[in-house]
Amino acid sequence: MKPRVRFAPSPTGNVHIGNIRAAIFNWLYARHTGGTFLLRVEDTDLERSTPEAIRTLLDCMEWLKLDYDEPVVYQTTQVKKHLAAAEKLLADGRAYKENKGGKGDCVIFRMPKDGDVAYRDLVKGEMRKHATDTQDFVIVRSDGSPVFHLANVVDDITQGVTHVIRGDDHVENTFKHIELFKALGAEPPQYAHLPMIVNHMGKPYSKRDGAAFVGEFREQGYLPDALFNFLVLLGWAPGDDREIMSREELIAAFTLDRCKSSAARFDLKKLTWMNGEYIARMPRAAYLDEILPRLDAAGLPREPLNGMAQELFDQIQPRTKKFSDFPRNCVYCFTEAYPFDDKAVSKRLKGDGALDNLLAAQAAFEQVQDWTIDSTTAALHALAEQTGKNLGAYVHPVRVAVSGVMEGPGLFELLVLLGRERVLSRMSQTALRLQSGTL
RNA sequence: GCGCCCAUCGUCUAUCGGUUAGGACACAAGAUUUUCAUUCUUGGAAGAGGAGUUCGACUCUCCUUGGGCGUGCCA
Repeated sequence: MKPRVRFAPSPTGNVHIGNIRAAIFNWLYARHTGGTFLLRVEDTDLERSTPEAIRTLLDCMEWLKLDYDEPVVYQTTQVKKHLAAAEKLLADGRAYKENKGGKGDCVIFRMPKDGDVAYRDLVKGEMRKHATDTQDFVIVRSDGSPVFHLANVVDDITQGVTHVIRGDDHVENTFKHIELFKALGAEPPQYAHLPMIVNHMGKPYSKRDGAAFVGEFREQGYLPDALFNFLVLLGWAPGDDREIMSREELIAAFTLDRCKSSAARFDLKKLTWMNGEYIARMPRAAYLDEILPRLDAAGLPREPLNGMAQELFDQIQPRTKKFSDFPRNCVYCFTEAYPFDDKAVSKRLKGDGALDNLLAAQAAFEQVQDWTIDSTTAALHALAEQTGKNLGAYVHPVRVAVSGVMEGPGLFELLVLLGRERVLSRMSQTALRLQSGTL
């Protein structure tokens, strides 16, 4: 029998990375085994499960390309089944009513009073609990609404779920759920409990941590494939040294028995590195799809000042770690009103002799008519040789003068990208501002 | 308090009794007679502690310590 797995989030308006990681593992398991991946929206909290919250959830699934194989099931449509199950348990004597705290009758499920409750967790191994360490629990509230445990189990039964892959925080519930399955005359599914993802401090995520929601990564310019790849590697590894892996490779390699059972910290720096790798490998057209709207949003033209878009992006694309770096990392190619980085100015333009060096470089460049990488390189080298200074004495002030920053493409590539006239005018503008103290 | 789970470099991880404990991120140094966000090289960096089993333990068992989860009307 082919596995049937599900992702069963309750929509709250944000999708947490721990949650989506569970979705990813379910999805990978289904795709690896040729099984079925289901999406069940546990929308019984009417306060939070707004249409927008559900929209956010579905968007998120789509963004990460987590496609599901059957129509979405909304838990609110299943309430009758939940209550019918409760009636059956009541009739079978597996549940009883009680009026606790005068709130009216609620339905309580009877846990076994002797023996063990045990199961074999696909990632954690043998799990066992003495019946005496378990307690009866509420399955229908006094207001008549089914509690999570009941709804969850009944839905899994009706959807024919064979494997429950979810977060570690559910291990305790599993003992309850297994008994519920059995009491309802159903075979309990296989369970696989994934380790938690914790914040950079190694602590559980709290509201204050931020940057823990999928939407935030999307906004910051992380690619879905990179986030997907990164998240898979939290609590799972292929066993060889591969890290950057395509969907196909991940699907082929993914097995539950290679999941770890200890919590993993979320390392943003590694995600950012991985994102940069993905960006560098993107087809140019896809890169432009990300980049152009950001130019629009920044009020910049889509075409660089001096044309040569191709050459510019050849330089910029491999240096983009996340799209929110753009266009900040190359504004100077799109507007004359490029900002000067304070540190760059003080370090490269206000140092000893920096202004003189800048002027000397300008004079040298003015002699260059055929403006190429080779000719500008030769000109600056000749100047350095003539004055006996390090090439860097000229390179650094020139770079900051024409771009405002200390990083970017190789200087001579940059000069050609900007064009002769623009370079010369920026150099003299910058020199003037330095002389007049307005920089 | 009680129950369950977890424990390898700073971080993510490999190792399924015998390895100089490997890789990646990050960091540091160097190279690319110019930047670094590219590329390359090099470096530092780990089995929480204690018993036991064994010829031999990161690996198996137990204890301690530390952390996490749960503990009748959240999911």
